[in-house]
Amino acid sequence: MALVVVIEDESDLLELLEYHLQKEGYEVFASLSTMPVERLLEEETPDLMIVDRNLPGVEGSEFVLSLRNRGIDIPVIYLSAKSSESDIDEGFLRGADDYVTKPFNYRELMHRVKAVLNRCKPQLKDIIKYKDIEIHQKSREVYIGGKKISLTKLEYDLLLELYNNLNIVLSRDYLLDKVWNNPEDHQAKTVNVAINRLKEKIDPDKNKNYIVSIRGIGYKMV
Amino acid sequence: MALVVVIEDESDLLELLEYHLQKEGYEVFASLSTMPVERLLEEETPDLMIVDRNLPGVEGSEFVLSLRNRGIDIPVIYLSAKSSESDIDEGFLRGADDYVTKPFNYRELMHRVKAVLNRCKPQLKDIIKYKDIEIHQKSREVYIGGKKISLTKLEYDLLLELYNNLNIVLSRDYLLDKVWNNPEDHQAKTVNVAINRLKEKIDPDKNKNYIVSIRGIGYKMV
DNA sequence: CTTCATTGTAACAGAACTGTAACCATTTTC
DNA sequence: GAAAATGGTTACAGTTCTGTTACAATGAAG
Repeated sequence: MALVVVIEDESDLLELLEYHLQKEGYEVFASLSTMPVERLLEEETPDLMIVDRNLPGVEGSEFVLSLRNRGIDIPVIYLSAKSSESDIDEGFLRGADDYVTKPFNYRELMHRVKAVLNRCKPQLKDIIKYKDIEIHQKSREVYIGGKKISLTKLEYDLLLELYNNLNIVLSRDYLLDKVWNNPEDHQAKTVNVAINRLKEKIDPDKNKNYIVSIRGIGYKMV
Repeated sequence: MALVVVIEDESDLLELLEYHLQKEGYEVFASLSTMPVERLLEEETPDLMIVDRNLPGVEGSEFVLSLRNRGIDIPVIYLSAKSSESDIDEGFLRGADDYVTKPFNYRELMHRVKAVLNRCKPQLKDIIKYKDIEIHQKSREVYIGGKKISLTKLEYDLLLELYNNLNIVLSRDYLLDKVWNNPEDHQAKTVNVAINRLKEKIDPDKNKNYIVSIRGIGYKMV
């Protein structure tokens, strides 16, 4: 179930929005101002925000812009009384995913909500590029400097786990847990060998040093 | 009402395109990447696609080419930042019906959209060609290097499923789910035998390697 | 009812993969 | 600078996975 945040300073309208969204089966966090949403964002990641552009204090678009600057890319639908063309363009430029002008009917809004949620479904990025490495997830192919190399399942899984924790040191126990099926049956040294087999394949000349060992701790990818 | 698909990775631009197209009365399916479109194509047949040539991951032209190979002949208008003559030629060769270079004005684009829609009457190709393989969907005939081979229903369905996921590794469980009627009644090993019977038929000399096994994962067609 | 094509299962063999252990290299500690 | 600890390298053996084949079960066609 998707979590939808609504920020609207007219309380009547806010209630109506909350009512309609709940009826559609969404979990709703309704707020009269941006501040409670700030607090919410520290703990949860909503799937969509519906924001009035004309809020007292902080303008809705300012708020969204500040979120975007912080790297928060939650989709946004703006509500606005204005409807002039130039205003809409500015709104889009400021990071909106859709735009509804008041007055609006709820059917249309719900349609747009559904559309935006569909469009912004978290999608697995198929091709990961990092430095000289390309990982094609669907085909499970790995390229180093454009040249395809062949990794075993274990090596591939290990590489992906390291990539997903870039610049974070992972202990051997952690890696055993994540990459191996039955961690209890294996000893930490097993990781050494696996790591080094992987290193040999992705960096045979040992001059790229994608994976570094942190003595006494584990390994990390940099 | 015509259904227009837009694939554009710049979300601002995507929104603007969607906005303008909707204003012209088209039903719009806007997407930041090709994947949601793949899913859409399983259920609907759009009348036109507007595709950015420079998409992250799969290049727009690659995507269109793969559709063409699958016998999907939906008209395409490319968007591109490039505008050199040679680039345009290549774009047309790869199955474009029209070509617009950024920056462009919307009036011009809408004009071209209308023109292409008028020009291209809906048609569906049922002959898939891929490498040496020809699949005639309506007659369920398969030709390898021009020579007709006879596949059982299971083999044909399996081939089509693999073809529809070109270069994507499919697990045995996935294949059981998709190709077999009652997956629960069968074991994963069953897939091995079916795959190898299919391989024997489409590549008896074992030198084409259309289907490769990915140890520990499953199979993929390349 | 018989025959044949199709498909699932089981058994086996061969190949690929991976853990272990022994040994070597490097770094740290005293 | 020597000892200890840690990590890297290598070879080998055991395990797991896949391909192949044979055979049985099923269902369709005649």
